[in-house]
Parts: sequence; structure tokens; C-alpha cells
Amino acid sequence: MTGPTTIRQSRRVTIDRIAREAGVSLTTVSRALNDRPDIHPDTRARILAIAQELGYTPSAIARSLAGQRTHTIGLAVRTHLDAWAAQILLPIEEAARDSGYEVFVSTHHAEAERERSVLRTFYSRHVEGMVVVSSVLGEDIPALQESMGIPIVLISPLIQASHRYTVQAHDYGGARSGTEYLIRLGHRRIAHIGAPEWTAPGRDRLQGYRAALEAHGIPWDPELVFEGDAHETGGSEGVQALLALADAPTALMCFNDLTAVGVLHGARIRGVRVPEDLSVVGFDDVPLAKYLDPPLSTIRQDVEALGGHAIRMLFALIAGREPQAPIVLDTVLVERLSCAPRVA
Amino acid sequence: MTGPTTIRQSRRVTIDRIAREAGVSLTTVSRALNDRPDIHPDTRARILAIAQELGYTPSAIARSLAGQRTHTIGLAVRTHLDAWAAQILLPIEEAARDSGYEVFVSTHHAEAERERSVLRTFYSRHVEGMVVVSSVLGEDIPALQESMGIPIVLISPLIQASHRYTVQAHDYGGARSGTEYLIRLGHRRIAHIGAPEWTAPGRDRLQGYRAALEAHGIPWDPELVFEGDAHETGGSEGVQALLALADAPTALMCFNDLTAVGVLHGARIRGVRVPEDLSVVGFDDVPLAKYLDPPLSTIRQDVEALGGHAIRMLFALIAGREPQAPIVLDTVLVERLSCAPRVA
DNA sequence: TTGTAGGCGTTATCAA
DNA sequence: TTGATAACGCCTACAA
Repeated sequence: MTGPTTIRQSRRVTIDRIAREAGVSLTTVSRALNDRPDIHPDTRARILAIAQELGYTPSAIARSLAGQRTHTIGLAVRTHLDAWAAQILLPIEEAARDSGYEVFVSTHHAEAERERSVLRTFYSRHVEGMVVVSSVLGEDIPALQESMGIPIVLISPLIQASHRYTVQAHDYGGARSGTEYLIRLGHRRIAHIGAPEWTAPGRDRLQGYRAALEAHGIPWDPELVFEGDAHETGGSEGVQALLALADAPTALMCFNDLTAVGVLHGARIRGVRVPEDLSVVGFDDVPLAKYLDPPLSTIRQDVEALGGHAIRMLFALIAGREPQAPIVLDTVLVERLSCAPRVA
Repeated sequence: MTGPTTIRQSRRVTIDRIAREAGVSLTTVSRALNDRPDIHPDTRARILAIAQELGYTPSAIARSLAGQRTHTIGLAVRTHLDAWAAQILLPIEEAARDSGYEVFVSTHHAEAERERSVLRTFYSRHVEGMVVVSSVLGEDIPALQESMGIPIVLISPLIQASHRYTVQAHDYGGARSGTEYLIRLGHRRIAHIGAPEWTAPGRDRLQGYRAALEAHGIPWDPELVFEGDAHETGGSEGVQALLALADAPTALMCFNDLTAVGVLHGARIRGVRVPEDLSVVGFDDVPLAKYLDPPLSTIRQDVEALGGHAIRMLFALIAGREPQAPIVLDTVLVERLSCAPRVA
């Protein structure tokens, strides 16, 4: 254990220190450091050696101010609490880092004022672009992008925004295919535990569910739709309410995997077996889905691709290119063991 | 859908634009904006109004360069893939934001070179402090802190470091109390699925497990220790190997909850019931633990407190105060349904 | 191939 | 109470 260290802000090594040591001008040092062609190899080598020896680290701050480019982007997410949200950071950060960008991360908690303030802060930091996951600013986004003159890419906005630069999964299609899977298994009493009605994904997935029923001539029964919270709690409460129905469902299309986790839990509490008595389909395919009991059949959303497309889109915009946009990624049904044919 | 927008980098509004509009000097504008006392209230009001109207947003970059303070910190984590890692971001970001700080987030993937490079990048960005979660730089940390002159706070380092500013859970104590709980339930054949041996938490928890056995006169059997990977895979493989033993264990202390998830899965595959045939204790108490089947008994680690202490420690250091350090947080046993008394 | 000078947007230090 | 003027550390013309 070291004793109470006093961390003293040792003076940074700057280029003019190097210039003095090397007996050249600032410009020359700058040239060497950014390996420009117009400098004598020997001079460069000498300067580099000195810089190395002095432990010089360029000041990104000063560079940003002078060069007008900060090589930073801002990433606003709703929260870090669930697996889906957490996973999205990875591809974005990796890509950013590979391109020499650093990323500011902030949370907006699905509150408009908070999100606005986060974006404003990013702007004050001169980020070159922003990615907002689960944005709640809706139509304000295009205007903000316009007024700040900085590209904004949205991933799965919570509030529908006619913003061009958006990347999202095919919510409607995914929920529809999940529901159709249950129909193929012979189920007719199929329930849905959704996300709050004010969220776009919540509505879209609900629509997908309804469309599947309609397409197969199954009457729509509002009793079978429960508004959850996209978390375990909603799933657990929802399934218990649905199971208490006179004509209880035999299958369940969940808003997401977290909801499904709650459903499995709630079903267990009521002594209902999955999949024997109740078939369950999730949405997302979070890493844990395959380890649940039973392993969860779900609609996979490729989070890595989501993030990858978003960051590529952003970098295209930063480079002044017009990317293909918007992007809607298809989902895929992953069959595991939480669904069974309906027993007549 | 808006048409192909050309995002043009609209010129930023700067203070000298405001100065011109207001017919005052730069200095005066600066004073108004930072509401200093030495300015006439009317002047201030007028300037503020103009700034507002022009949509002025201060340039944090320029401020940083001039004022020597960037109000940023760097946060390096191993990855965002698991719940534990993801959760740690929240308290840190919240606290930072509340103090007017912005945070750079990067991943180091438990690779020393990568971590070093991340910290170096933070340094080049002039962060005022850094938090490293699951650091693998060990003894290099104090030296780095010294040479950069910037405080570094470690959370649960993977490699043991005699760094003063460290916050971690009581790994040894937690694993020991979990194991003792199993002993109290009457178990004698208690296995352990640990993390890789090169990690400090892995070794500490293993020690805790061994200490519990010793204290209760239970002979130590190397056969009962399996080196996992702190993930589901390790748990699943581990439990299957352990269950195949001639004298199989009746209880299992896991390195963490993810491992336990794999254990539950593996046990199911082998048709072994939890807790009837096998008692399982996890570590961490991730949000999902209570929703597992059976709900997982585990050693809770207060992640929020971990992050909270770390960020407070960092801000104290930034403010030039010497914080109480290091900090080791006690864990608490959470009894749920994955453990049962041993049946003779 | 190298150096000089000006500027990036603010804050800080003096004077006035 | 206000205003010049010099940093902050670096980059980019433009000259030499």
C-alpha cells in the first residue's frame, strides 16, 4: 500500500518544449508529429525521438480548437440497466475507436428534457456526430440536427420520428412472425404483453401481433392484450392476469425477452407449465435467453448490426456522404423450447 | 420522410458575435455568461438576452483550453456485455453529470495494452480523472497516475494492484459466507466453480470458499474445484463435470450469478434438480437472479454503492482532498430458493 | 525543407 | 463597471 499520494498536476509536455529541445520551430515539430511529407527524414526522426523521450502526448483539446475537428461523438442511451441497451454500446464504441474517435456516453432516461440537455452538452463539446438510442424527442430531432449542423443517427426511437437517419429492427414484422409461429403451432387464444402504448416499438409490435391474427381469421380480443413495462415486472403481472381469465390464452407473444422472463416466473408461480400449458415467444434474443428454463424461443434482433449500421451511417454523414437511410433490419425467429403445439 | 438533407456545418455562435451585437467587449460578455459579480446587472441582462436569442452554446473545447479545466472524466470498463459491468456505469454517469462532468467511455477487454492505450487517450483529452473497472494493469496503475498527474480510481481490479484508490467488494468474505451458508444447511461435499486463476477476484473468492471449509473441518478436495470463465459456459460445463464425479457434490458455490445461470442450465440437462439434489449459491445478485428458476440464492454485491464510492473518491481527488481509501464493501447473503438442507 | 504569423473560442490579468 | 491584451496548445497558410 502506497502512502497518501499527493497527485500533483505535473506540467504537460507541449510541442514548444520539444521545439526548444530540438532547436527547431513549432511548425517543424507539428509536421514531424503529424508525419507530413514536407520535412527532412532526419529532422523528423530526431523530433520524434525527443517527443518519445519527453513522454509527449498531444493535447486533443488544443488540436480540436485549432483543427476544427474533435474526433469525438456523443452517444445517448436510455439507461444501461438492461442487456439490450448495454449491448448496443459495444459495436458503436469499437467502431468509433477504430476510427480514432472517442465517445461521450450519457443517459436520457426517456425524458425529453433530459435528452435535449444531453444533446446540447454534446454540442458544446463539439462532437462531430451523435447517436441516440431510444430517443424520445420525436419530430424535434431533424430540427435539432439542422440547427446544430451536426448529424444525428437514431437507433430504435421510442417516439416515432420522421428522421431520415434512423436504424431499427422490424418491430412489426418480428412480432407478426412470432405470432404466426404460434398460430402454426395450432394456437388460437394468443395473448400479447406489450410495452407502454406511447412507445413506437410497443405500438408496432402490437400491430404485428394483430395483423397476424387477422391474416389467419382469428378474432381480436382486447382482453388478451396486456400493457406491460418492457421489464420482468410487466411480464410477471401480465401473465398472472391473463391466466386468470375465464378463457385463458394458451400462447403468449411478449414485447421482449425481459417480459418473457417475467412471464416464465409468473407462470411458475401459478403452477402453469411452459410450454405444455403455455407457449411463450420473446423478442430480442438477449444472451441469457438460451439459458432460461425452458430456453426461450424468441425473435432475434441483431443488436450488433443495429449498432454497426448506425455508426457507419454516422461516419458517412460526418464524411459528408449521404448514406443509405433509413434502415430497417429484419428479425429472425429462433426456435428453442418455450413453445409447443397446442393440445386440443 | 424528409428528403436527403445536406447537413451544413452552420457557423457556431461565439462570444464575439454576441459582443458585437451588444456593443460591448469580449470580456464583458464572458463576465455576463459566467455570471461574475463585476458587471452591471442591466448589461448582464442585455447580454444574456442576446445570447439566448442567438442560440449561443458555449464551446467547452475553448473553455477547456483557456480555463485549464475540462470537466470530463474517463471511464474504462472491460466490456458492456454482462449485467454487472453494465450496471456500474449508471451511478458513475449520474454523479458525473450532476457535477457538470461529461464522461468518455471506453472498453479495455481485459487486455493490458488496450487498457494502457485507453488511459493514454483519456490523458490526451485532458480528463480530470479516470475510473477503471476490472483493470488489468496491476502495479502499473500508481506509476501511470503519477506520471500523468491525474487521479485514477480502480473498481474491482482483475489484477491485484497495491493502488491506494481502489473500491471493491469483499470477495473473500462473500464467498466464505456463501460457503458457510451451505455448510449450515448440512452440506459437506461443496464444490466451487471459479473464475480464471489469474484474476484477483477469482483467487479471493476461491480462498473464501476454502477458508469456510477449513474452519468447519471439511477436508479440501481439489476435485471439487472447477475453473470456469465467469460466464454461463463455465457454469454449464463445470456443473456437468462435477456431477459426473464418483462422489458428486451436493452443493455449489459459484463465482458469480452468470456462472450460476450456466449451472442451473447444466443441471437441468443432466436431470439434476435444484435445490433438491443440488444447492447453488451465486455471487453479485444481478437483476435477473430473482427471476431464475429457482430464484437464485446469492451473495449480493452493491454495484451502485461500488460506483458511488468510486466516483466520490475521484471527485475528492480532483478537488485535491485525500479521500478515505481503499474501500472494501461488505456483501450480503440473499436467501432465495436455490438451496436446501442436505438430505442425509 | 524550414520558419513566421495568425487564428481557433474562451478565460484571466491588468489597466482604465 | 468595463475593456485591451495575453495566454491555452496546436494547426495552417504563407514566406523564406
